[in-house]
Amino acid sequence: MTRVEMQTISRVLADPRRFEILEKIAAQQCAACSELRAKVPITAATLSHHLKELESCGLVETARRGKFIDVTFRRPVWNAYLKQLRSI
Amino acid sequence: MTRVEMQTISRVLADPRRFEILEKIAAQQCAACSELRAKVPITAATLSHHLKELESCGLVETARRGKFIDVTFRRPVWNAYLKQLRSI
DNA sequence: TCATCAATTAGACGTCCGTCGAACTGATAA
DNA sequence: TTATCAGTTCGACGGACGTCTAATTGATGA
Repeated sequence: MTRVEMQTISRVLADPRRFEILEKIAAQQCAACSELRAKVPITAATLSHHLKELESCGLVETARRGKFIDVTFRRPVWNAYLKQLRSI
Repeated sequence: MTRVEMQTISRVLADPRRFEILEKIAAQQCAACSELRAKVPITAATLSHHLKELESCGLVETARRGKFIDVTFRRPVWNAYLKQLRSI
């Protein structure tokens, strides 16, 4: 994992609400946006923005299922991030 | 470690330059501000600001030695932070 | 005592970014 | 086909924050 990727992930994690969203995604194997919206009090637009950030740094991946979007946690990326942090 | 402490550390780590400063502090047991300034191209004022942030979230501690300030990495706090992250 | 040096503080500036409402896309179902 | 619903995109707003210069504090040494 490159330095820039590390920086990007750190930046993405910095927002408390986004971190909370990531926790909820990681907690279950798969989550639809609508489920997430039921758990976190934000607008659809804002959730969409956060998911995009989480996706662009590689922490989650999304797949369309009809009208819905399934979001899954990419644990290998997470582990790689933690490994780097541990080396400090 | 409370949720708020986690959030604070995450926010503090989000800035690339601040993260770099933390790395340099952790690399040696003890660092004076002047040493850090030689390694990172920033103003004294900015460095002072970053050190304050790092200190307020518990990641480093500072001690005065005459004109100088010694900064040390608080590894237990770092480990506690990593432990929490690992539990996601 | 006075000059110098390390570090802090105050204040200002510009940029980044989280947030929202509104308009839009695309898919389902009647 | 048309209405509805999930999610996205756009544009705007406001607050948070990294950075700097200039002034200040506090300690050293000549």
